[in-house]
Amino acid sequence: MELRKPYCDRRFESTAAATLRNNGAAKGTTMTLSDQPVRVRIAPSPTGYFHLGSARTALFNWLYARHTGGKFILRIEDTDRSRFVPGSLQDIMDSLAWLGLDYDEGPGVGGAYGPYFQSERLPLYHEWAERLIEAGHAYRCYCTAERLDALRAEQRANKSHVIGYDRHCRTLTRAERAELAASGATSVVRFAMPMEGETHFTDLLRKIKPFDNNQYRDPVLLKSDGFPTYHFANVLDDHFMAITHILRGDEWLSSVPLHVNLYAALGWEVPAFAHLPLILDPSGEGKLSKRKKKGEGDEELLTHIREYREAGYLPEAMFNFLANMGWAYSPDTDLFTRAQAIARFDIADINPAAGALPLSKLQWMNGHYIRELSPEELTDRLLPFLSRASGRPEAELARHPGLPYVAPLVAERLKTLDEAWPWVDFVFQDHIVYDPALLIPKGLDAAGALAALQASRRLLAELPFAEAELDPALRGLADRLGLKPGQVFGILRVATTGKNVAPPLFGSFMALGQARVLARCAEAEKLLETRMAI
RNA sequence: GCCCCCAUCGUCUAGAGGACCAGGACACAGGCCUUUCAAGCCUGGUGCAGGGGUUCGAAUCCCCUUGGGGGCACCA
Repeated sequence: MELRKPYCDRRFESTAAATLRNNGAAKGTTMTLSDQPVRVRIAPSPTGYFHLGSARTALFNWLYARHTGGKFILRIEDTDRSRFVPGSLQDIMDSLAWLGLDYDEGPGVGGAYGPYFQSERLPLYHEWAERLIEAGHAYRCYCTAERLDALRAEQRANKSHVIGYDRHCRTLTRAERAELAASGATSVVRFAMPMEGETHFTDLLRKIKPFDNNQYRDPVLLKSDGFPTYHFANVLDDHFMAITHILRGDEWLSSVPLHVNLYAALGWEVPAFAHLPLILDPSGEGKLSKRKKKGEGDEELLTHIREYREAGYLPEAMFNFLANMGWAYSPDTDLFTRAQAIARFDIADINPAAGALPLSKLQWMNGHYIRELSPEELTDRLLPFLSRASGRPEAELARHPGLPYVAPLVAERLKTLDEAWPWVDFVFQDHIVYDPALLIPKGLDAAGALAALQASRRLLAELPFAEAELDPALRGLADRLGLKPGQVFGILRVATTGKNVAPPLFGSFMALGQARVLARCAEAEKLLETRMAI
């Protein structure tokens, strides 16, 4: 079996070995990118808040850098001035920090390969565009947007197999060029893609068939506003930033031949590619970013990291969850720490198949991580959410005597932090409002409920007000009244919390304090008396 | 339409020709526990898309079909 497969057979080859071959070590190059320390990057554009899919890509890049002891770089692709969204750069940085994905080079950190904003690298792109033009690998195109639109429309109408630019300006004569340039017509720079042959490349995760060059149309390198397109800036920057591995979304796969030919025209070595599986909408229909659809239930589907943060997801849960999509830490468990993930992560283990976002698993996982928090830690994390829900300052809530009781009361009941307030609002409210009918449990009438309430209040007034005392005392009382404990507890639950579904009763009592428990019982008695009088 | 990628329970996944009548997790169902709701514990059902090969042996390798996804911009 001497047949050499173009695909990396994982049994015999490490990722590094595959990378080596991918990068042309066979050609006898003495120093290839794969000999260099790992340098990976993410290159989000500040055109919106940091996306969940971008976060997963960032996470895999970060894991690979940390696993190999390499560098993780943040580069901002701010080449589309029309789509720039103020605040999105800050959101990208905040989201990365929140997820704990620290970068070694980039905005706010610096580094030896800067600048890390593409808008600050314009001279570089212009210089190399000129070189490509001189070498005959690129040319100026004077076609208008209108012409291009009409061209595409016509191609679609004719059911043309190839849709895109017709290379009109590629064959312009020297005189025609001079005339157009002199007329002041705006132009872009296009890459002269090979019109024949095929482009071969390898991917660390998939088996790639060669692409026919003739299905590609000469892509724009430099836009008429002087900014580079993604294709150009990305190739130049990855080269000059010494990027060794490109881990990016699968949606880029079909533009790799463009990039590979650009690298070739430039005479540069091609980094290793790993195109990551896309995260699909929870329904499995389409890329997550494409449309903002409804998620499970009637909740709106969250697509930005900041939305998950605001909804009360924990960064440790988010990290675990994201790393668990397309990659698995262990066959036996889905739960793992950052350190564990770093220790085991390998590009070759990424599952190439796109997958639907398993939101219910995220909710479970978040609940799990909430329950792992100490009561003090959970209290700290809950405070901003309680404040937001109640409209009261955090400092005021922090001073509330009931606050320390809250975390243990809700920990087992939460999937997200923002669910806490409805469970414990009664602790912070001066008055509770509820339907008096709730005070009457099954099998009892108003008079019976009133009697139980009065007896309970007398008992609660005398008892040492400690959780361990309350339970046996009230059970004894129920027994003496000929009631089930659940009946008495139910009446007291409604009287003190205003709800028939609430946290455990005696913990709630402690959160309220004896005085308020007694007062609420008395109020409930009045409600029952009123009701009976009608 | 053309090109490319992908394919294991409903969903996320383990699986590297024999250790697989396919393992874990979420979700779901039943039970236990129980003062409500949860949490926790136990049990259960459900899957290798289909068809051809290769092989003594295929979830695993090859081909075809089907299905899903992505791309085809002066957006990234």
